Amino acid sequence: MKKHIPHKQDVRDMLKGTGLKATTARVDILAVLARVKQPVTVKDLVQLLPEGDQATTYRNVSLLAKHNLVRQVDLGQGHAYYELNDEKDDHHHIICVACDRIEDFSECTVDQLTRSALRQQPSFKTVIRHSIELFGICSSCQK
Amino acid sequence: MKKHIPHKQDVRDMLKGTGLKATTARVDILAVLARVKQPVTVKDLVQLLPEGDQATTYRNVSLLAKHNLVRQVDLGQGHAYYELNDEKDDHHHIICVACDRIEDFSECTVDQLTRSALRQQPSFKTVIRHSIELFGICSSCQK
DNA sequence: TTCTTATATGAGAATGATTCTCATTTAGGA
DNA sequence: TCCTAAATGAGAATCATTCTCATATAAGAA
Ligand SMILES: [Mn+2]
Ligand SMILES: [Mn+2]
Ligand SMILES: [Zn+2]
Ligand SMILES: [Zn+2]
Repeated sequence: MKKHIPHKQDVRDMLKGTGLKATTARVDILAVLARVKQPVTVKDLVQLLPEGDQATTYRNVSLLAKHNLVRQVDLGQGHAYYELNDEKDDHHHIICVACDRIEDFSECTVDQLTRSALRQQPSFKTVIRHSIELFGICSSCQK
Repeated sequence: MKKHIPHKQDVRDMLKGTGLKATTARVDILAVLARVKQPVTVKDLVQLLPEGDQATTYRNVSLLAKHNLVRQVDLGQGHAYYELNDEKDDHHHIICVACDRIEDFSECTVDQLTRSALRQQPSFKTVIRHSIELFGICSSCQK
C-alpha cells in the first residue's frame, strides 16, 4: 500500500523511457512529488525544489503531464495542483472547503459513468480522461 | 426535457426569493445563461450581455453561484465556466479535448462515490458538492 | 410617487497564475 | 571530448480574476 521513494536512477530511466531528456530540473520535480505524496501547486513546487525556476517548472509539469508521469489535479482553486501519476492507482480527491485538506479516494464507477455518458451523447466517441472531485468538510473543521 | 426561457419577471422573483436585489446586471446574466443553455466563460458572458462590465459580471456570477442560481463548471481550462443551475437536474459534462465542444450527461453514481469516499476517509464527515468531468473526442474531431 | 440609503455598478488599477522571449547552458549522442 | 538540439533562467508579457473608489440605483419608507 505504501509507496517508496524511487531511486534517482530509476527516475532518469523513467524519463528516458518516454523519450524525454533526464535533466536535473525534471529529475528534481519527480523526486519532490514522490516525497510529498500530495498534490502541490507550482508555487509550492518551486519552493520545495533545490533550484526551482518558475518558467522551467511550469514547462516541465506540463510536459510530464503530457507524458503521463505526473497528473494535473483541478480543485477549483484558480490554480492547478500536480501529483505523481501512478497508472495502476486511479484515484480521486476529496477536499475540505474550509481548510483545503486533500485526501485521496478510489472508486469503481468510472466505467459506468463513461458508458452512460457515451450512450447519452452519441456525438462523443471516446473518453480519454476524467476528473472527479468531491468537496466537503473534514472532521477538524466540523468542530 | 426542453427548457423554456423564463420570463423576465420570473427571474426578478427568483432573485428576490433569495434576498438579492433584482438589478439589471443580474437579470441580464440569468437571461443570457437561460438563452445559451451552455456553460460560458465570463469573457463570453460580458460579450453577450447588453451592457457587460467585467468586474460586475465576475461579482455577480460568484454571488449567483453562492445562492445556487448558477453553477460554476471547471473544465481544466484555466478559467471558469458558468451555467444556469437547475436543482432538479444534477448533470455533468463531457468535453472534447480537440475542439472544446461541451455536452451534458447525467448519472446516478454520485451517491456511491460519496459513500465510498466517506468510508475510505473517516476524517471527512460531509460531502457538499462534487465535480465530475469527462474529457474525450467528439465525432467530428475523430475525423 | 418621491425620498433615503444601503447596495450595486463601472472604469481602471492591482494581483496572481501562467506563458513567452531570448540569451546562455546542458544532456546525450557522435 | 565535441557538437548541437533541446532545456534553462531571468524577466517581461499575458490572461483571468479581484480590488478601489467615485457614482448610480433598487427597493423600502414616507
Ligand atoms: Mn492524489
Ligand atoms: Mn451543463
Ligand atoms: Zn477542514
Ligand atoms: Zn471535437
